[in-house]
Amino acid sequence: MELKQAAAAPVRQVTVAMLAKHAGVSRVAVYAAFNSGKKTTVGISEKTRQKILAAAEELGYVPNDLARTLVSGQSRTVGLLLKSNDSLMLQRLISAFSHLFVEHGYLLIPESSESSVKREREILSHFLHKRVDCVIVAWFGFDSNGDLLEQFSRCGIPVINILNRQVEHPDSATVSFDEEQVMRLVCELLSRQGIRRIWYAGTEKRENSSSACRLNYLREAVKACPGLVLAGASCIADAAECREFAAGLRQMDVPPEAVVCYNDRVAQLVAVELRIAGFRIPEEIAVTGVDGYTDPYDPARLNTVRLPVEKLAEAAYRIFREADYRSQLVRIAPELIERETTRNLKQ
Amino acid sequence: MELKQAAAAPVRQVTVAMLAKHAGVSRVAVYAAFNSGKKTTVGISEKTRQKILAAAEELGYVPNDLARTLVSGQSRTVGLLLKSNDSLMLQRLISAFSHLFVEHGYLLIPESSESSVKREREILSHFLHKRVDCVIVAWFGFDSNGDLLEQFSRCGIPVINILNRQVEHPDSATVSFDEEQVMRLVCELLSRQGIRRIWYAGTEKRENSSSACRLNYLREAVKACPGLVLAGASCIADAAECREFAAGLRQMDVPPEAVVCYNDRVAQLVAVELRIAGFRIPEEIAVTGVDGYTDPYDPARLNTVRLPVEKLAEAAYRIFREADYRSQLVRIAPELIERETTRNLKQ
DNA sequence: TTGTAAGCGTTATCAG
DNA sequence: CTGATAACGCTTACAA
Repeated sequence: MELKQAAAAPVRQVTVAMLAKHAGVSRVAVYAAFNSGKKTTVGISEKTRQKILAAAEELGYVPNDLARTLVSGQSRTVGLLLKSNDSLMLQRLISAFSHLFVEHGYLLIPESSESSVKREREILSHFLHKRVDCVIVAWFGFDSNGDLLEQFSRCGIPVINILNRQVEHPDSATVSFDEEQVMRLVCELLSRQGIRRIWYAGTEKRENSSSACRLNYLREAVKACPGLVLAGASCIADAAECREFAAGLRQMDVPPEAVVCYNDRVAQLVAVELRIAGFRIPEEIAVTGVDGYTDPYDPARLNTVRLPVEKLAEAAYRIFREADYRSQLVRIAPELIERETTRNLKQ
Repeated sequence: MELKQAAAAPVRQVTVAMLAKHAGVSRVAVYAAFNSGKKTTVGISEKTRQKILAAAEELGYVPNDLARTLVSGQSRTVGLLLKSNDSLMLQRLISAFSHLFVEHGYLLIPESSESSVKREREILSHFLHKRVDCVIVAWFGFDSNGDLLEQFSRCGIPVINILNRQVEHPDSATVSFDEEQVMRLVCELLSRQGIRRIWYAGTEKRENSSSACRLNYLREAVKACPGLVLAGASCIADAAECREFAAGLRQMDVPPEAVVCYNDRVAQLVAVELRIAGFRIPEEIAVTGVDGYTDPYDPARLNTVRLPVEKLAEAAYRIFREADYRSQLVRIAPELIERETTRNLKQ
């Protein structure tokens, strides 16, 4: 197969030299024709420029970025490493980064480690060898692959952390959502609408899981809202458990007035199962989510707190552009979105 | 900022030359130490090899793939261009490709054009300049950006089409799902279970849209199944329309026994709204989807036809490895998945 | 305005 | 096993 590939590409690449010969000019002239804006280029007449461009068109000349990279030291490539890519929010995050970078002439290489340390290593090694201009990393396992980080800094490749709660490494900037504020916004909304007893629906109990952390933040936020009471918390791992959860609420003497969910995915399911269990939403029970990314085929128009990934991407991009890699934590403010799954009891 | 970056990287890269000097050997020896498997390398003693590797560790030497690329002509990079990346299926597709390629030492660069011809151009230009080893393209707009295709072939970069229904360009292989079989599997299942009157729930009416095509295939498949009748077809663009659709079925004298949906996303919503409208599923009405990618938080355990993206990715990868880029169409067979949203009426 | 020549870091070849 | 030397394609400083 190596042979086949070699045989299939006997057509030598069209180089500047070939183009120069074809157009009857020097290689520098070709370079100048393509980068007329730069100050480093020598001046050429518009006529020769047109002649060169025409020749390029004719020969099908395509500049080779790799050679360019070799001399400039910049690959105009940025690596993005996530733990997974299974939610609409992460998709939008990748898309936001991609737009920003492509717009500015960079190519984004998004990858997910899928929580495998081995895969994470492989991907980061690739980024390293390919001399990516910057690595953006979410929930990086510093313990296991920390040595690679050092390699990056040795190669002069900056690392930006995103989505982490705190700076985990000196000399590397972190951009994350202001998680404390998320639950504060939810509680303020519910409190404002006269709701008192609330319930938390998370996805996993494991200490330090994102779901458990939000529960802690919720507890804090409840304390700050006089009148609000956290009546209980459940863990919902799938649709069957959600059905049980709904049945459980049905049997309570005094069911909560609102279910605060870990994220929109859970909130959608909770809203559906509560409705099927016979609750009217939001009249009898309110539901809130977190993340704010919807699809027209979502059954409920959720009240939620939006985590604006575009702003996160912009903040990370700014750090990159300004090469401001000092140890710092940039917090992105979440935004309350009021739709149809809570209702003002005070009215 | 250019200045800052330049100032931030005065640490010259660790090159083979530096490493060779540090270890007291020649550059070729270093090369041999790193590629002991290749036949082109000269032989070195294990002792010197260890010495060199130790020195590499000490200096933090990282081989530069870009320089390697320049001489070998292979960037070990593959571009994947999709129209969008908003479904679980496409995510899995990307992930399947990424696994295959990363495993074999390539880096996948997935991008979505988001149906913008301009963005599609930008991304393809990037791929071209970066001298990607292969471009995999889904639903490419040959009309608008066809000229770029020619550039690819001129640079010796193969193009593989995926997900398209037919080969749209000579000399380029296409890998796609066998769409005709999808609806045939659905109809056979329903027919086997004694269902007679079915209804189609699509997403858009536009001629040639994927949704309209599946409806056509459904019509064909119905003809082939004696006893099966397509009682009607609806177009559902969002949750509100789905609610109306469910209400409509409720008011029918003889509602259909099954709703065949365009994909799983629609099927989930249809299942939810039918249940909320008071239908029992699958006792009173069956629901089927297409694609087979689920999430634990999906409310219904759908009967569906799985489109196996891993197999599609493998087929495309095989074409790449074997450099078998002749004009050909590889069809991937879909797989019926029986779960809980249809029920055997014959029992 | 054009040409010449020296790099960038790696690979490959050919003498020793 | 080592040393020297020539690519790969593009950039750029300097001289004509």
